[in-house]
Amino acid sequence: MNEKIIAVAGPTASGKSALALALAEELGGEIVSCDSMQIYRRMNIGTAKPTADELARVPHHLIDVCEPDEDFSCADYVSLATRAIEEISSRGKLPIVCGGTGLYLDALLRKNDLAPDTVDEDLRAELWARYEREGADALWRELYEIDRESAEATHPNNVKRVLRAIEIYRTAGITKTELDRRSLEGGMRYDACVLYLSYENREQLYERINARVDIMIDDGLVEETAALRAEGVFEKNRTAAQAIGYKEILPYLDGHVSLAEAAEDLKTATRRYAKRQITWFSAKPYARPLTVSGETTQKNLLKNASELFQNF
RNA sequence: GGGGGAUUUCCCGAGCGGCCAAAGGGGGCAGACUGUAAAUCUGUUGUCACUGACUUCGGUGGUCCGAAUCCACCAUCCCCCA
Repeated sequence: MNEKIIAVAGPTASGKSALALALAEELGGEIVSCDSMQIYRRMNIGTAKPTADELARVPHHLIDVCEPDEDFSCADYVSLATRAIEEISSRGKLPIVCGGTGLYLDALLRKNDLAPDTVDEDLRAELWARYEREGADALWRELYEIDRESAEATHPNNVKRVLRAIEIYRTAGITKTELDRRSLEGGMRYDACVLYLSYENREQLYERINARVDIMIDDGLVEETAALRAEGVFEKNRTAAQAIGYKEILPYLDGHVSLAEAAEDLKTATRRYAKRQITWFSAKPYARPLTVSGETTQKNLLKNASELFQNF
């Protein structure tokens, strides 16, 4: 039997962290973060990282595991997270995966250890140069030649995805379609009870987002952004530089917009991100919704979650 | 007080007599996504009984077969002269 774990997913600002914390305290668990940005050190306020206080209450894993200028991939995440989960289980504790990075969660949950290493930075650069020279359609046509099925499933304009599919074929020697098919056969890695926070009323979530952004700014998001910029984090164009929260503050630091405008932009970007997460999680067959309505209290959310887990 | 410019669909902004329900961008809504993912991309966005009809381009009234586009007056805003 696979290890039993619980996962708390959902859009940003939905209350995942608080719920995971409460579950950890109730069930004797430890938290394994599943967040592509909280892995970076010194990116605290903008990523809504758990506070020192919260970190002290329950052990957290996969937070602050690398420097903002380091590359960190989904593969890295899976290897660190699987190790952390194994270690937590071995101590008789319940691993509680918590976070909103859908791709990471998907990769973690799905067992495909046999997947070959298919990342090739040089090849990416080469294909990207080709795209800039010949255009998106040329790249797409190449994919169509080698893997018709994935080409048809990917819009030609989605250059990153088209490029990735070609990369898989060139490095692994099998098509993306084939690789995906095999990974599906691998089944699930854990006996995971995956819950995702689903807001009955979208406005309610959006209000939480707006409020959280205001708090971030009060807490010093501007200063944090300035400090990260001084480090050169945003020039490197790595994953960390893509984080919502900083790229909206930068124009303010440069005097292009007022702080109020920057805050508005940040709220908008966060809401849009939340929508993408909602779309992602609601399409995942393994994720079961944990409904939040206007009347839901922290207490009965915890009760519902642990009931779902007990009956799992 | 005199002269000039502006007013477009949720926002910004094109349009300057028919091909305009009106480019483009933003936002909204919906969706895709298997090792770059807080990324990337797609569709849609006046109303309806929707291969057509109806109501829109500050307001009112004109000109014209036909107006967001031309004219007159009114309203609001901006600039220049006084």
